[in-house]
Amino acid sequence: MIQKTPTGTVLYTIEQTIKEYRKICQRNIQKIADDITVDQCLVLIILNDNTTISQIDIAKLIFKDNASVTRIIELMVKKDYLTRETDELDKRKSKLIITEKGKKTIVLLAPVFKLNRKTALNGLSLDEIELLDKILHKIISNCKTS
Amino acid sequence: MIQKTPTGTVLYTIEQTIKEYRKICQRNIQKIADDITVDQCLVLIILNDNTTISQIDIAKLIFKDNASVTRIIELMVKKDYLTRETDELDKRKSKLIITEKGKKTIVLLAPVFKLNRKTALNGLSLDEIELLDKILHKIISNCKTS
DNA sequence: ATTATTTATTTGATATATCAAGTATATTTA
DNA sequence: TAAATATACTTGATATATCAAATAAATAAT
Repeated sequence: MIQKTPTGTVLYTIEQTIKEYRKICQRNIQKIADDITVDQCLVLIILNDNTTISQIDIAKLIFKDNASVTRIIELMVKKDYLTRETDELDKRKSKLIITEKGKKTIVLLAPVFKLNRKTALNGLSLDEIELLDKILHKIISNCKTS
Repeated sequence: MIQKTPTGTVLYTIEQTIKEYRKICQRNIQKIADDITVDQCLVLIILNDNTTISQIDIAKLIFKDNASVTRIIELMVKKDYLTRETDELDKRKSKLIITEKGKKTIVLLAPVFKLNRKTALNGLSLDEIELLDKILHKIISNCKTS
């Protein structure tokens, strides 16, 4: 199954790629805040841009299960990056509010995320990146409609 | 840089792609054996092709941590896909032997893996797949040397 | 208004990811 | 050959992934 041709291996290369990328992300993030993970950072940035977003929509944005998002947020509350209140308009929902610590962290994180992307995509042309994106979306659509 | 999602660039699309692919893999595998995971299947197939491989080398092949491999194998022994013996030539190592149940499963799995790949890569030309592979390896190398 | 259904989130169980520290054996060095 | 180092693997702690089942609140149907 692990063959030499890209046809047999490219899907594993995709997995390898994202793992290597997450490694440099985590490394660079830890220089700034050593009690936060890549996924927690993503949630923080999403909440910063969408203050009223629901957990379900967060899950969709970062391709995670609702259960995972619940637990990620739980830890972020514990670490004082977020506070959580019941939404009075719809009591099933939570209002997630970024704390001062969270806000400070976001300011520090922005350049790190930019650098991570720049590092990973270094030497690739815009055309190549667009093509990569196109091919990946084709694979996603193949999997979803199967 | 392509902003498909608030957080996102093509690097998140890579993550999404592998998640969708793993989903169809798991779905198709479960039709055949409902007590085995995608990762356990990979280990099984690797052991089938390399009967004397060490856990460390398995880890390298599937881009996993040694600790993860230890636990994956533990579960496979528990489920009677493998047996484990101490290697008498080097007592630090384990000899991993595929059981009858494991062998039967491999036979059933081979066409499933083929189908999974075919489904995911459907409609992509060989050129596109080779280009995808090339770009991904460039990203991996960017991350590793950073 | 009561019941049925849907929606948002949580919880439990199990698997994997990652790092660091630990154990046992093997190999190298002094 | 004893001590130092390296190797193969395990274990512990914490985070995330996934599915299924459970809550609880909102909405739709009767």
